Amino acid sequence: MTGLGVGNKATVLFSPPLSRYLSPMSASFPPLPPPRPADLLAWYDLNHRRLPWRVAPSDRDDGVVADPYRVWLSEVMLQQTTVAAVKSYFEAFTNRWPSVRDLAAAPEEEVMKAWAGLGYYSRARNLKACAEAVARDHGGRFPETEAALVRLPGVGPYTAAAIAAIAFDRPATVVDGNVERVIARIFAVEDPMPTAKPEIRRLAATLTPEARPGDYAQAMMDLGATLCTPKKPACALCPWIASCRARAGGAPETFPRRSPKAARPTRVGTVHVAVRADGAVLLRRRPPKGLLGGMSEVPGGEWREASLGAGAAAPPLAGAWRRVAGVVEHTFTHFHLELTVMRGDVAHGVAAPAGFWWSAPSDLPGEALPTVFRKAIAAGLGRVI
DNA sequence: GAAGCGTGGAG
DNA sequence: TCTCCAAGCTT
Repeated sequence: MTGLGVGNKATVLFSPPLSRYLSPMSASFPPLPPPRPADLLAWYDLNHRRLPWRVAPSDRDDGVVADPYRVWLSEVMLQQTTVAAVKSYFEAFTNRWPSVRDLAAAPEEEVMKAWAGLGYYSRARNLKACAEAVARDHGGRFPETEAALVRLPGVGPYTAAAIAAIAFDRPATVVDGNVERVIARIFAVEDPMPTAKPEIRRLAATLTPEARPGDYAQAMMDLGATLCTPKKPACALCPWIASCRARAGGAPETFPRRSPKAARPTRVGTVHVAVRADGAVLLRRRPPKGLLGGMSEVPGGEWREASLGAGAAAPPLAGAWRRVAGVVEHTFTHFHLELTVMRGDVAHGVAAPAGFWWSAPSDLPGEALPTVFRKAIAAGLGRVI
């Protein structure tokens, strides 16, 4: 071993990635040793998380290999979603549909119901479409290259790289929010997000190893999730602390830099919770695309800017309608919503209008209802569903 | 390239 | 309470 010992300042001995530490932009920082993938992998071997979809290094010693279906399913579920939220859904999906062919053969409505509550519902539609594409176009086996994977519905650059690396152990560079944070800190990237994305990707690619790329990808994400966290990073435990320029600068938690976010507007609307004498609730299907696309809902009017006030919405059935006290609040990614809930009690035997159906109390929990409508129904019924 | 698209948990 | 956000993709 030659070269990178403490106090060795002979730049001619440094490997290529270190050159960026000596570039003009880094002049204000002391030279730091480059981050070594092997150090991260050694940390991962001892400190990795045990996750339902993960094949740990020790599992592999026992002959367990990654199942591309489970890798893909977990990666799609984890898009913009926490590990804690995904676990029970992953178990439910893999129990009910153990293979991609099983999922391909499932009715889309059943997939939407099983996905209800997890959010970003276009993922569920794309999940189904992707399973069908794999079954139909690839003989039921996932393609192994990023280029082929990224052509599948709902599989973008991140997910394609993750499947290639984790399921097929190909040296793909996986860049998610965790990796962006780790890289932005290690290299002290000053450009704000999202401007810095291309630079971060380029830097991340310089580190991707040929050895154990799947474990390396998961190690990067575990590092970001458990130590290199958005707030109060646990730098003292980090295998790359000696290489981290953000740490050297004294404020690692301020990376990646971000531009101020726009304020979230408030919208208002009215929903009608029609309750039949037996407790059934009147539902309908939302349009296939757009907000909460393809999911079920209670009928209601348009959601408009709060300054315009809630527009008048026609009840789905004639009868006695009373306003429920208070409003139901729900915050989406890009706006806050306040719903006025109207309740109407309907006699037995009243038929559902065209396009609607009555959902019995025992069926409500299993309906493809987004959380906002579960809240509204709960307010209308005076009990959770 | 920017905007649209959910949710529940952490701090 | 409120802000932020967690393994992004699509259009």
